[in-house]
Amino acid sequence: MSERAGQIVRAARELIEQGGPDALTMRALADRLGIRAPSLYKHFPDKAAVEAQVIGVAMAELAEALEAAEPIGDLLALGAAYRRYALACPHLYRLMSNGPLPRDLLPPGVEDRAALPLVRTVGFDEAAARAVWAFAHGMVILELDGRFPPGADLSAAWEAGLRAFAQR
Amino acid sequence: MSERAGQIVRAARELIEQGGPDALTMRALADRLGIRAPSLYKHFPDKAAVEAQVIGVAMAELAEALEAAEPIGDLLALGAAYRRYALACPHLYRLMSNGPLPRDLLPPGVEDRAALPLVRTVGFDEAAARAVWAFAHGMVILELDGRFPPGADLSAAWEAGLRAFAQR
DNA sequence: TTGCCAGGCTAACGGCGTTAGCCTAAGGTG
DNA sequence: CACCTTAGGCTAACGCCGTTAGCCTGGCAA
Repeated sequence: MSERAGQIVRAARELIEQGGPDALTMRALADRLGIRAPSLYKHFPDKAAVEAQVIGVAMAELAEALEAAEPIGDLLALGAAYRRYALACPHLYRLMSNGPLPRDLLPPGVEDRAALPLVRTVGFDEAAARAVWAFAHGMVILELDGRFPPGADLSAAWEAGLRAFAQR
Repeated sequence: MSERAGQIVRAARELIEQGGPDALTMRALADRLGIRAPSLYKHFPDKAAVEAQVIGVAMAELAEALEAAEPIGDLLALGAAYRRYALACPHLYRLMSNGPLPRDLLPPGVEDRAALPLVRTVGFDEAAARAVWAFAHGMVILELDGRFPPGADLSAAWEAGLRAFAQR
């Protein structure tokens, strides 16, 4: 990826982080770089390709955050790290987790890397790993979308969920 | 709501069910009714209001499906009913669960009604209810978006999750 | 010196939600 | 019966979107 392409991806990330996924517009993106929208197509085939790069960056960051969770093997700590990343970068998290994943446009392996800390923590039980992942994603996305009642004690829900999984 | 408004909502629902949320376009919707797009604004203030009505219908249907789950009080049966509805009406489910809920445009009480079967099943433990809801939503949306590896045994993941919750 | 080409540009297309403003037919009222 | 209101259509248009076609220019390589 060229130097210019990297600048474009960085600018796209900033747009998304500041204004949500809808704020990423080819024209707005070009504006931020001081060029015109059609020039972007010299570097990326379409908007989806730019988004995919941002998603790749976000997934790598999430993987890093999960790998750093302490103590290793602690499901509650892992859940807390997951939630912390999502709340720190809500728009990025939404972009990354909304709709089908453009797997063919992503750096290979980044998906597995993000999954590994959890898979290891549940003792390589695939069904359990998927269940915990679904729980964590559900908690985070419902929180980000404001679908829990205002004032709901989400820490209690996290704990109830993760304790139930850890117990087994 | 007038007769015509009802027809509009029904047509909107069909568009979404057939082509996904993006297929709901004011022009496409008007086409299906044999009128022009601007005429729709005689019946609804904007597109979001039409969508909100469709969401209201979908939520009522989901509530009905959950209330009908047998035997009452069985968390696995409730989960199965939830998943069955989502897979039967994937586009509707996505519309209903994606992004913030336009609560002020929804029929009052429909949200609580959809939640009640689960709340009752977990013995009115709010934290547990939210955790199970997050798990179920996560499982469904990840399945609909094709984010699990192809060939993953999702029934096993459902069972692992719901058993963990039921145990407590 | 000449030619190539990366990387800008303008103009434009079709689709989107939405608004302004017009028209017509039905129905209630004097 | 004549009149006025209004519900519910219509066309034209605006500003946004992603995207394409085609042009131009500056720097680098042969």
